[in-house]
Amino acid sequence: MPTPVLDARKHAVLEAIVHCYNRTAEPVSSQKIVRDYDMGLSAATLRNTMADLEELGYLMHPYTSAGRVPTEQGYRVYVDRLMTNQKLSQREQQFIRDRYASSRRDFEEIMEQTSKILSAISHHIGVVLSPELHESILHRLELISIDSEHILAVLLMASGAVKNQVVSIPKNLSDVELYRINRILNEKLAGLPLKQIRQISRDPLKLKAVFDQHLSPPITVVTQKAFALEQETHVYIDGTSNFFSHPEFGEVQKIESLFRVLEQKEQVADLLSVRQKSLGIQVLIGSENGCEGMEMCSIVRSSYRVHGNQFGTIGVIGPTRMAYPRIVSIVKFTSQTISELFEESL
Amino acid sequence: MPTPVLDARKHAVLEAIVHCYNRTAEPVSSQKIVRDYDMGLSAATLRNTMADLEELGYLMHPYTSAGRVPTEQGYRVYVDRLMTNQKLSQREQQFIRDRYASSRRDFEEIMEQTSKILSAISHHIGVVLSPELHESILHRLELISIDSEHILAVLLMASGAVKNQVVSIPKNLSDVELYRINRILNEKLAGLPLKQIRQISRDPLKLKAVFDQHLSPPITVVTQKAFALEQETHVYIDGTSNFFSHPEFGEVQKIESLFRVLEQKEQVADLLSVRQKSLGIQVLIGSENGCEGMEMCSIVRSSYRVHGNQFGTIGVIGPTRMAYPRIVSIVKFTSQTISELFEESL
DNA sequence: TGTTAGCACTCTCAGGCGCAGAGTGCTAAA
DNA sequence: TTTAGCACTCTGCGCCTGAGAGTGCTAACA
Repeated sequence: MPTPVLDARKHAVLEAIVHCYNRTAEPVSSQKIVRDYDMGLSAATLRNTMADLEELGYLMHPYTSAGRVPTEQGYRVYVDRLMTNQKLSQREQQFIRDRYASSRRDFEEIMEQTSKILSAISHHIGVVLSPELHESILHRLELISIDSEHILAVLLMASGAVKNQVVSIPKNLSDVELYRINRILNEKLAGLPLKQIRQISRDPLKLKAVFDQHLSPPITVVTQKAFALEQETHVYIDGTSNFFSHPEFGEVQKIESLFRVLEQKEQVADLLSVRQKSLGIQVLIGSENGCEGMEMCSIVRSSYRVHGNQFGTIGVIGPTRMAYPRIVSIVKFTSQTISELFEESL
Repeated sequence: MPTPVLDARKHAVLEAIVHCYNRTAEPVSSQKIVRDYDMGLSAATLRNTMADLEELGYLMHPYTSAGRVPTEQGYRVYVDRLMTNQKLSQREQQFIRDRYASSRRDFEEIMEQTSKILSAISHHIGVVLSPELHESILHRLELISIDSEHILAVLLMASGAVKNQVVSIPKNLSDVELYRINRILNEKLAGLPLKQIRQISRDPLKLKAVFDQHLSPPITVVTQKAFALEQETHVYIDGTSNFFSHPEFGEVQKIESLFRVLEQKEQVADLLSVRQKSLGIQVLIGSENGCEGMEMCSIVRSSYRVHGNQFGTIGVIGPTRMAYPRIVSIVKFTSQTISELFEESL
């Protein structure tokens, strides 16, 4: 259904109510708008407009004689059409850059730091999804002997990520042989995306085609096991306790349902993962996220580019009543900064 | 001060009250004890005994005419002298073993799994501190070239732990040279505890003594940087949302202060870390943990042995009103199991 | 026709009151 | 030493009430 077009006054009133409600967390009365926003209208007129907006589904009444509160639909209109894109202040931009600068340049550290930055600056929950390794390109593979039955495969990805995988080998491989296998694997597989390497490892024909006369049982085993990482994406969460300061989460059950979701990392990963991979911002308002227990939360998310075709996601989870322009600008700037950070390090 | 010795009746009454309060979370009345525990005494007599126990500081009154609640001191006596050591049921022992068996045998996985097991079986918060690497013995070091300015140092510890460290090298090292350094470092440093390696790396005289004529600027740099890991111990926490089901945490502020502590991993690490390294159980009751915001929580902790002189800690954090015998048996069995697990894998 | 002032109406919220219930402490008897 | 009985105390709940906030409606006004 096409959203009806609102006239200028309705726009202005809706915007004022969203703005006011975001600040106070209390239903907004017509009086309040007259006092705080210079609209040149009386309370009575505002009440008429507010009644119209309510009929359109953009506002609601907690009870007969309370002020108005924006509905999810109201927030939707606000986010899509009303709010003005705000730029992060120089001070805040600098804050983010400083935080990155002071951290080690190692992959995990950047991920962790990002979730901390997001939560610190937004005062909400900061979430970071590490990129799916599937698309990631293997820079180099190193095999290290642990004992007679195990070797450690160290996967150096082009993005700078490092993954360790213990591989149990059936036959006792000599150091010389291991070194030889290592060399062949690098020769044949380095530079390929993990996705492709996995396809190769699963298909005997492809294995034969790639390794040719070098193909041997140990190579098959190592190729199959070294690249089969269990935990594909890691979830970094910070700032959960920020939720306690929001008055709408004053009752335990409301915060409980949220925390039960946050404890399940897979669920958070689903919540954040973006379908189309672009640097564009996405805003999910309230129950739009489709997650039970998170009806009162909104999510602002964006993907970031790590390397080539490889994307991760960052996001902020806050109450539906959040300062959208500000949070959007934070997520946008951070995803850009982190993308640049990975660009540099290549 | 020596704790006064309690006669048999006082013991029995205190134990009954602790037991009853742990089940109901409500002040225990004399009536309740008459009904639920067959002590062969009337309510009036129990009231006298309870008044005595209160005077001794083991019980308290929320208000004049409510039932009794154990004080921290009361719990202390209960834990130290009254409670009978309970053994984990066969079914629960099997549950724990199964969970370990189904997980990969990799170090991180074991740590993570342990915190999950602890919380799942205790219904409280499970915490695991990875062992301090300081005491850990270097099994092998592998240097991998990333680009002209960086190498990756892979530290294989004797415990099975693997640590990666990116080292920036000032001079462009050839592959041959890197290989040579790698060989020398392994020759000289493998088998030594990290602690000792760090002492060597900081002291030019010791460096000279160890490496002799092989000592070169690149070796000094790599030795200094590769072993200077930032994050010594990792903290694994699971089951935080279990706290929502406890009636004493029905108000947000109480749960808030707890969660604010839990978000600070360093603080949790301090809370858990055990001074004397032994497999003995330690119980901290209520404010004994000395942590602001955790006055209503008790901690049951124990260290586990990973390898040689190297210890980590596991623990359960729950409300002061927890089933101590059960939790103690859980922590005890888990720490033994995890120690055996590492024993085997060597 | 759109805007505004006025007013009656509605609903919340905080405080006060009273009452039932639970549990104690004390006293006196067994 | 134990127990029965009883007065006393404190909580928790429901109820009521009054103040306050905010609306919707109506009638007057530009």
